[in-house]
Amino acid sequence: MPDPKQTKASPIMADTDIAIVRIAPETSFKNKAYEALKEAILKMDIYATPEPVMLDERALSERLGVSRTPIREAIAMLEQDGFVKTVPRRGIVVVRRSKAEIVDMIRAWAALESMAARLITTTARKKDITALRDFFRDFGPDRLPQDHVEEYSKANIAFHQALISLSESPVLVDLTNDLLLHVRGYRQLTIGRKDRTATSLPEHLGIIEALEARDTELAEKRARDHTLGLAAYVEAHGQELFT
Amino acid sequence: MPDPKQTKASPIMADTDIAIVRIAPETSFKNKAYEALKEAILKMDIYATPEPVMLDERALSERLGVSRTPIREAIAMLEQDGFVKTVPRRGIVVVRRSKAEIVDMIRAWAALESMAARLITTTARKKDITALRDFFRDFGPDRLPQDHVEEYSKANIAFHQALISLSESPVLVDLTNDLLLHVRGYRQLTIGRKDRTATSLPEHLGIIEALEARDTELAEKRARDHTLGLAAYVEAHGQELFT
DNA sequence: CCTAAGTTTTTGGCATGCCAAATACCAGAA
DNA sequence: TTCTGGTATTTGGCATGCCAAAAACTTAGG
Repeated sequence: MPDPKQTKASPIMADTDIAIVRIAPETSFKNKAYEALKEAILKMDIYATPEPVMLDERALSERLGVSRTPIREAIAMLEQDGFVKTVPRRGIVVVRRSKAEIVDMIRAWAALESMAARLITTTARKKDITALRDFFRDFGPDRLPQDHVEEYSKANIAFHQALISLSESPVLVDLTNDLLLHVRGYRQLTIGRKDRTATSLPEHLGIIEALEARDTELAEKRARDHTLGLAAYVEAHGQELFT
Repeated sequence: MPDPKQTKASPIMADTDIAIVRIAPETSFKNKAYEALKEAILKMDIYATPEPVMLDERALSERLGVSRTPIREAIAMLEQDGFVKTVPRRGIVVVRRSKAEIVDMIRAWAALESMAARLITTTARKKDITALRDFFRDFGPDRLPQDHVEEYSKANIAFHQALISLSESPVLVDLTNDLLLHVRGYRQLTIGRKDRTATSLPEHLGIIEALEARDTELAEKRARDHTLGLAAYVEAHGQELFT
């Protein structure tokens, strides 16, 4: 790469150095802590206990074997993500979302996914679209999703992520992934709920068909309505999920 | 609420303390630094110079009169936002977006705004919708937007933000604001461009009409197409904006 | 037993200082 | 002048330690 700041003359050497990007940046403790804490937060069931979950800088630094500094930086990052909220002289609380917030996030997700569907109809390759069916290969009239909720739930999420990826839009991918991480706290109980599972599969197949048909408007509509359906479902049946 | 951890007895005091939230958290240096740096970054014209813009921790800490610690935490936050990228032993660079990235962001924006329009048709009050016209009160056949690009550009942005706010969806509001901050780097040259300004006003009015008519599908479509139009415009005429 | 004043402990915020890697700089050799 | 080797400097990463506010705990008084 033509570096404008090369000290003096530029040796020949041509483009011999291409592809020699830059060796492993060996992620810093800050980033390691960020990843570790993020995973820990996502793994814990925040909505299980009535009391707010708290984190302690010192305890974490000892637990992870690093000083408080990188921990604090990681916490600052997580706060930007909306996963935690640090209250001055009280502590760091893991944020709990209300039902209304979850519904709101799912609506935004619907918006992004419908745009992804729209884009896919004009740019994706047919084989990639068809490949989306593979996520549901193991399900059918003889093996109903509602009888394997856990498994279907995984396939479900994988399908949605693959779908959005087909849009080849990094922004859509990133934004939906972020939203999914937040919504996921309501796991099992929502996305993979039996009564909703029944209607889910046909809707997914409907989306795929519209994509294959390159019907932009229809694909967009089906993708949107499908996810908005989830939002409506959570809004209606979300009582059992306190907060 | 039956709090199991109340030290001893709980005084009467009933609900006298409602609405007495918690006095000013006196924002920390970390947050002050975050705000200050964010504003500074947004204010500078990142796309003006060929060389990447760099930030220096120590210089900033001296400039802002605080130690490096809160500065570093602020930088970590800005990195999460995607405004800067710190490279291990080289420095902190202000991220420059490519045209493709900007276009991608505008598409996501279109998705979110069209969802906002959809929600508005079912929940917003008529008077609030009609009030959207006020942003363009100063423009008309006798005072064309293209003759007052700067002013119209401001009204434009204010309109879009007000529109999204009407959806009463915090998530949509936050996400679009974030996107707008990034896209804005391409200011003047894009959003307020003369040739696009001409078609912008009628489209805006069209959106408002659809909202007033409570035509969900039409409002959604118009909002989407309007912003997608901007994306297409930037994609086609974005050459002059280097990177 | 209950209240309330006083004391200790906890907790996030921040300043400092050192380290290693990467760079910039400089002098000496060809 | 042009390399080359070595040295000083710059820069982000991190560990430590102190501070003040707030909570938790203790104890004297009624």
